[in-house]
Amino acid sequence: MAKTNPAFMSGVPELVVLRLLASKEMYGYELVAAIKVVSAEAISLAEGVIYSSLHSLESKGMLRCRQIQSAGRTRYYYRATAKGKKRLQELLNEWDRVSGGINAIIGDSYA
Amino acid sequence: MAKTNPAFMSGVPELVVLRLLASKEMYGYELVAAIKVVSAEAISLAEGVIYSSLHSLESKGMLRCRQIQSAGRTRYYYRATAKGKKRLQELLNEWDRVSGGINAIIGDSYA
DNA sequence: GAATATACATATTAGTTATAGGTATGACAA
DNA sequence: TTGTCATACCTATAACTAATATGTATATTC
Repeated sequence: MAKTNPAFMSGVPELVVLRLLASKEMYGYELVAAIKVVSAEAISLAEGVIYSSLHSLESKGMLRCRQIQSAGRTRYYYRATAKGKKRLQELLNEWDRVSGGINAIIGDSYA
Repeated sequence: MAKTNPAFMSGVPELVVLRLLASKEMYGYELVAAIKVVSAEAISLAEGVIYSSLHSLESKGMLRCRQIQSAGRTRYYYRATAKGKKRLQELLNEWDRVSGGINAIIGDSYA
């Protein structure tokens, strides 16, 4: 059976996670808040989405994780690996291409 | 059971279809080609996606359809209704909001 | 008369993401 | 000291969209 391609606008949570973790090491809970803040509330991804995404990306070698104890509490800090940054670049290219296409359609009166 | 919200970047095919049919009456096959052309091949939605979308939007009163005979062949021309245009406006707002949020994250070094 | 382009249709599959749970600690207030 | 709230993590399931496969039929072109 031929494998179905992902929906053409999906993968955005992956893009967002990789983008932020390429710049700054963060732990999950912090990342959830950062997405809201940086996007000015435009994007809100629940913890469930982010934690699954982090585990999945780590298992694919896109992220590396280290445990840090802080005030008796354990935090798992993630950052993008070289592989993750390469994947990020692909996703950024995809985003440019597709969002450009959508903007072209939106802008075009086709009159 | 609580209804799940659609994925935050979904609804783009709907946006594209409504946008084009708000400007110009078209039949399905023509629409499929128009999407490719106007987006410079960045977006390619298969016939299956477009025809289902057309039927679904029509059933919701977002599109109106009329049958036209052309060279012994039947074509179903669609255009956006007032309701469809209202929905389009919502989707355009959503697109601006969400794509803006993504661009903010992409652009922000968070350094 | 065979192949290709046009034109429409829909059921199924696949994949992502949303949601709904769950555990556990620290801080602060009543 | 008890209760509540914020922090911090985790996972299984549900829901939804869109991709794919597949089908019909006519017109055109070679």
